[in-house]
Amino acid sequence: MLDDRKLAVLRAIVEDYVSTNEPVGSKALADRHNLGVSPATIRNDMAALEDGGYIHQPHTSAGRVPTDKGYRLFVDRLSQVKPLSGAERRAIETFLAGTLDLDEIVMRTVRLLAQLTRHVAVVQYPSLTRSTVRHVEIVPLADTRVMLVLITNTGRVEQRVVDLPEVIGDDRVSHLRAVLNAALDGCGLSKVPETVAALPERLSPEDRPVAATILSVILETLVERHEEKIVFAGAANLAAADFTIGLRDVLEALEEQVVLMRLLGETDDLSELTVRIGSENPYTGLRGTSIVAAGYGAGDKELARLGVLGPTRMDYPVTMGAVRAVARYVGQILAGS
Amino acid sequence: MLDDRKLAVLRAIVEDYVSTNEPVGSKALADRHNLGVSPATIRNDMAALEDGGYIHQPHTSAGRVPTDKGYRLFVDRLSQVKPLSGAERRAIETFLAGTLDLDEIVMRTVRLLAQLTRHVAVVQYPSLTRSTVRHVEIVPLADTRVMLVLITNTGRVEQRVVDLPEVIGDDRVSHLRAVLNAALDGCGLSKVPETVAALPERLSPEDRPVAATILSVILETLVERHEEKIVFAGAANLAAADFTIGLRDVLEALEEQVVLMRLLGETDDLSELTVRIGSENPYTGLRGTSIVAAGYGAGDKELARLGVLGPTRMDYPVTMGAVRAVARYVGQILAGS
DNA sequence: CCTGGCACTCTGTGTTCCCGAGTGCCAAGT
DNA sequence: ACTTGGCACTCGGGAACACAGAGTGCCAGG
Repeated sequence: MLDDRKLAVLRAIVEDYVSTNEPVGSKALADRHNLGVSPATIRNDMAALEDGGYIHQPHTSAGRVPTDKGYRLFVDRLSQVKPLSGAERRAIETFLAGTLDLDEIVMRTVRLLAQLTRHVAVVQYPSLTRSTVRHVEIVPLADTRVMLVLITNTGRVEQRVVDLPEVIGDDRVSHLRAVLNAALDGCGLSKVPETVAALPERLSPEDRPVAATILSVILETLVERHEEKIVFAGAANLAAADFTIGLRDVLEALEEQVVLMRLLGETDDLSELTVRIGSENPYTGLRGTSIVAAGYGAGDKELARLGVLGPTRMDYPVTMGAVRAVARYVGQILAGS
Repeated sequence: MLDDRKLAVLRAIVEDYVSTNEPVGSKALADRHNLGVSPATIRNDMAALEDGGYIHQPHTSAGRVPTDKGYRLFVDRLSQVKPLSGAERRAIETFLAGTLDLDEIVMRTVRLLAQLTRHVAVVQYPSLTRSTVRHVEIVPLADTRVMLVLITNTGRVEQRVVDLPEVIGDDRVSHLRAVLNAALDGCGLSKVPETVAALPERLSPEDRPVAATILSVILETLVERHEEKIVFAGAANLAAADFTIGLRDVLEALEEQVVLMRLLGETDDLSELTVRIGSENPYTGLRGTSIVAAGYGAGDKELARLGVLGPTRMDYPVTMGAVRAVARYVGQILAGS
């Protein structure tokens, strides 16, 4: 049904529409791309493409605009991810060079990605569940209050203030710290719950109430809270892209951590470049937007995801190239630190 | 020059314009507010107000709109900060209740403020320079790498990975930790530099290179980086407010930490409620916006500032009330934790 | 199966026109 | 001296209208 030339026409339509933001007509196509056929022939192909639901005309006697289905076909079969230019690659390196702190890496990454793609960039913090404990620290703050600091092998630091049920001396703090570290050091975070469950038996009875409180806070920290830490940047790019309507909805979605999470995360294969186009994503209000996301991580392990959100009418090859490159580079940085 | 009735007219104009978002004419004023005079009289007063630069008409034969100068007079002399309703006060309490972690407090505060005012909320992290060191922790990560964790009395935690010039054993780490804590515990952060400068003398010669590296990182962390940590929320509210033009500029400004910093911070008296109206702020691109800010802190000490940014045409009494209430309440929370 | 030609259908734009809101001024009233 | 009603004037915004141009679908011929 869709021969090569029709696909070429679709590709041409997508490319032209992305660059001009105006419905593209048969004559313009024949002029700008040398397809070797006349406008009339193109018109026939366009009619077929429209029957198939790949393109759509806003009104009679206007050009055609790709539908979500059209973009999907374009992304899957008609385009190649475009590698970055040398200058861009160098920009990435200088931008991320010399950063040791995780917060700083994430912050710079999200800004870099926003600048590079001219869209809104979204970066999820390296997931706790896939990393391991490097160190647990207990710092006394007051008689019945300590601060718990949890450091992971990805450089992530979680802190939490804990109110204890009883007064606890420095020596007991040291002891607890030693026990905790012995038990948890190097432990995969997903295995922490079972490890923790077995711990109280090794403690003296007097330590158990305090330990129970601390351990429950550790679990809480791991489970409830930090899976979902996400930052974004480049919202100003939204205003530039002529969003007809719904800018408000988009901004609202961006501030909903949960929504962002699902946008980035709902996929089986973490490592692949994922593209979600327009209505393919589950949120009304984001109907006019596409998400390009990729997993990143140190070495082979996938730690989290990052990506960009922009108008459906975006330059997919370039955007996908940028997202993939940044994901890889951040992975290298994390592996090296 | 401006008698009481003219001031009343100005107040009425501001109030009407804020609520309707349309230029307000003499007849509408006479109808909606019982000023006890006829439209014609009001017209005369309006002419006087326009001469004084307090109001302005977009074009001949349209109503009047307050100028920045007009809003200024309104805020300074014609309005009273409006206290929150009981429901709102309760909302604040439930929203912030039970938060122990500083990150969480800040995050919730900024969201609360955005929700309460329906504007963009901005919160600066408690300033390091005004707080004191509570604990310094050194955690070995690898042979020549440690993580430095700095905890302040406001619950703020700063971490930084440090590459050392030489291999360092656990015992030496412990020793350094002890020395650092002995020297810095309770030390006002503004006094850290001098304290640090005197430290190397107390160390054995072999420890000095390592200590120097660590100390320089501490200084760097304090001075360079964290004075400027700022978060914002509620950008979606910008889209709702019908910003004629420049939404892009506003979003860009919001992502510039430095700009935000200056907007919140440029004032002598930290504790007072500050209002900066339209062109009073130094950034073009923010000409159509006003900032309402207040200092907050635990007890008497001012630690940082928070506020909101919205269209010049905002309900100042209500907004000021909300900002002040939130600032006070956050102060209480911080003092209690 | 492609192509040129042709009639047709729209939208967007520019023009004109008119209504109404709102003003400024003036003369009369208190 | 201030307020008030009256009145002429101005201007923006919306409605009505026409029109050009881009683009289409279809058809008959190569």
